[in-house]
Amino acid sequence: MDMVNDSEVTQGQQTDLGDTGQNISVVHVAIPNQAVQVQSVIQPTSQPSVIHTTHQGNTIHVVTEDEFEEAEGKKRREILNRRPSYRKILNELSSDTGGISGMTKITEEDSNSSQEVPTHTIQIASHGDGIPHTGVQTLTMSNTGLVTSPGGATIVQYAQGPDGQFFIPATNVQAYQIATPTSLPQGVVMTTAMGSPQGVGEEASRKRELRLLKNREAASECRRKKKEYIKCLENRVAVLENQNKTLMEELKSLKELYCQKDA
DNA sequence: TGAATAGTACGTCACTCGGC
DNA sequence: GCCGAGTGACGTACTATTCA
Repeated sequence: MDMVNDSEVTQGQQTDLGDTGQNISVVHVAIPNQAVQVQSVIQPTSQPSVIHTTHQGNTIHVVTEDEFEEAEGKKRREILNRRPSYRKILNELSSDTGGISGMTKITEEDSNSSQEVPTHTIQIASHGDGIPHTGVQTLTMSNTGLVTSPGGATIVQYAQGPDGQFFIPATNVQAYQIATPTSLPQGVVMTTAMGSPQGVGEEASRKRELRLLKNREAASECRRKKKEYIKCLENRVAVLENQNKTLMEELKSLKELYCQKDA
């Protein structure tokens, strides 16, 4: 493995890799927020074999295609082993935080998210006791489901469920209809002609089509949940930032009060 | 204005996990 | 152990944006 200082490698630049004898042109080197390891694509100008690089610290490591594939495979497997489903993560977060505002519970009924969710006008206080404190900024959840700051700026959109849990209203979530196909897609044949080699082949291809169709729908649903999950995280960030701001202001006002008493 | 690039959506494959 | 659901990774197509 050869090492090239990253300051020498920039987009579109021709770089001689020294003892490899290869002259490469770097197509794209992406280093988002100084991430520990970054993949880039390099097109060799003299040899047809593909070369990859990884970024570590101040150096870019140049590896062969095989080395790269091996490392990537390991990485993928590690990620797969570690990461639970979005549903699991989100439900755990919801229970951990005792129904913290901004988190959406993913339930089996999610696909039917067009149900009406009751909304209320409430005030979010900094103490969680439901009582707005003097000098403390409050956030108002209007019956339109919009949480706004005193300045009137919309922060995030919510609705509150019957159990007190805050939900993102269905209208805020991309609608998804589970397709229960009344007719099969092109190429899917429902008849079976078992017993002949041709029939076995047709049965196999029918099963494959069915599997692909189900997987297609599953993938679509999975993407929808992923989007919802990301939206929830973003909402949570917004809520926590506002809570933080509120607490800071409360601290400030208490300090001032304390100083006045002292004087 | 056309090429390059970025962003997004979708289909498929490979794999894990949980229920039976 | 098998099977179905869920999901990450990857490739592809399409659209929007940027730039020379």
